[in-house]
Amino acid sequence: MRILLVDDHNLFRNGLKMLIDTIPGYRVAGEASNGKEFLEMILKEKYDIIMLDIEMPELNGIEAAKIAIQMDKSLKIITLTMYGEEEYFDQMVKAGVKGFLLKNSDIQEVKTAIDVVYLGGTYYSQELMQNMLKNLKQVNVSKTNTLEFSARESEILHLICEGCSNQIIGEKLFISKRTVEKHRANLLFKTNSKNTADLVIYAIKNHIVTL
Amino acid sequence: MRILLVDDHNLFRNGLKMLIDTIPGYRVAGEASNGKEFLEMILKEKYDIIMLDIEMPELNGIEAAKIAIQMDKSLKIITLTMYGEEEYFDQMVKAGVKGFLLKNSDIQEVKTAIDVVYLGGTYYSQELMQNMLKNLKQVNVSKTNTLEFSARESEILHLICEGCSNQIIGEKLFISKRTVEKHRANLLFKTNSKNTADLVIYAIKNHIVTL
DNA sequence: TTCCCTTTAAGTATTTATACCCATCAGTTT
DNA sequence: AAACTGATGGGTATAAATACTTAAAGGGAA
Repeated sequence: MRILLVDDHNLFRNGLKMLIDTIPGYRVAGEASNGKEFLEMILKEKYDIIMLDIEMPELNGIEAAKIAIQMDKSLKIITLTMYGEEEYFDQMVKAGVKGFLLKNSDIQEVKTAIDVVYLGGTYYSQELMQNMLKNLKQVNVSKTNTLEFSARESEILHLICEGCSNQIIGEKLFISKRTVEKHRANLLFKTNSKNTADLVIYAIKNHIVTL
Repeated sequence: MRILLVDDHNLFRNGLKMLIDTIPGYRVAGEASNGKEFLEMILKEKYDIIMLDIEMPELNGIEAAKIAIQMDKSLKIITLTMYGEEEYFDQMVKAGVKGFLLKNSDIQEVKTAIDVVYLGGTYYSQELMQNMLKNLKQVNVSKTNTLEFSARESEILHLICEGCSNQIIGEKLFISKRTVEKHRANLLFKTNSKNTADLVIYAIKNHIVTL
């Protein structure tokens, strides 16, 4: 079993690696410390299971998962989450993530989750599900308030928030400036924004980009 | 060396325990998953070093450290922190914490910190200090180099972040659109931004506007 | 008072962004 | 097979933002 760990905290990653490596037949075959690194790594090599953190610099787990699964639907991703990140649950499930584990789990539960997901199933932390049922109302609110972006749109939204003009974005993505304009118009429409400032604020409020 | 780990995430705690236990002469002699548990444990038993997380349920690391050190000033506590928690640094130092480590550290740095603190010194993560100095510099620059905004500029920056165009801003403030353009150009220059997106990000990062 | 800075505003030009229209192509879904 | 969606990009047009210039009025400081 070859596992890829994606988390920005070295200590956590190294610790989890030791825990996993002690299980016979399970091996951490790769590590990444943010979403971008993760995407690069899965392009180069295949992994049986990916354990993915949510909050990370550069590119967060949600966006990374969306892009990754769009590239390869057979990816088996288990999300690692902390209390208070339940709001991302539905986004991740929609993206095609196969498991959801609290960082509060013990190594036995991690092993169970890996096994289940490896065999093609899904595993959602018991504790997390109970917690979510408590906060069901909040989840519903955030469901209606969060929009779906295509991978391309997310990509462009990020670049906009980095201060890139349509021209520059086009050059970076090897597409026409006109296409960028079109995507941008769609973003404005979807987010109900009048202009760039509105759009940037939206992206930050909805945790689509990180400061 | 008997170490007490305090962190609410089982996986992180277990992982760090494994990492520490592999160092000859170092042993995790106790674990607690929140501030209250931690306080109970140090009443019952003595530990050489305490590694303390900040964000925890029941009682967080800051409050717990204050209480603990008030009870026993000889306690040797090293705080474990994530990026973005630098704001707690001075509170923790004031409370009497002896070390500050990023969860991004490697096990070698953890060992160094433990050694230094055990011998009666203090250890503050290099990376953390650099990060704090950067923020300090920014504050200083903004104070000394007149990177402050005039009242009018602030007013206009706020309206920009609400998605207003120059035209609209002019109408709201009863001034010419051209004047707004001028202020806006000054804002771009002062903040070293290329465009609106840049400017909005700057405003949010520097807490000039609130979301 | 003189000097500096802010605020005000206009001239001129270029670059970007926004708003519609349209079409093609590749996938997916139904 | 037909319908739908996302990504691509062209046409045309206007609105908005950016760049660089000048300049006048008023307040506060040296």
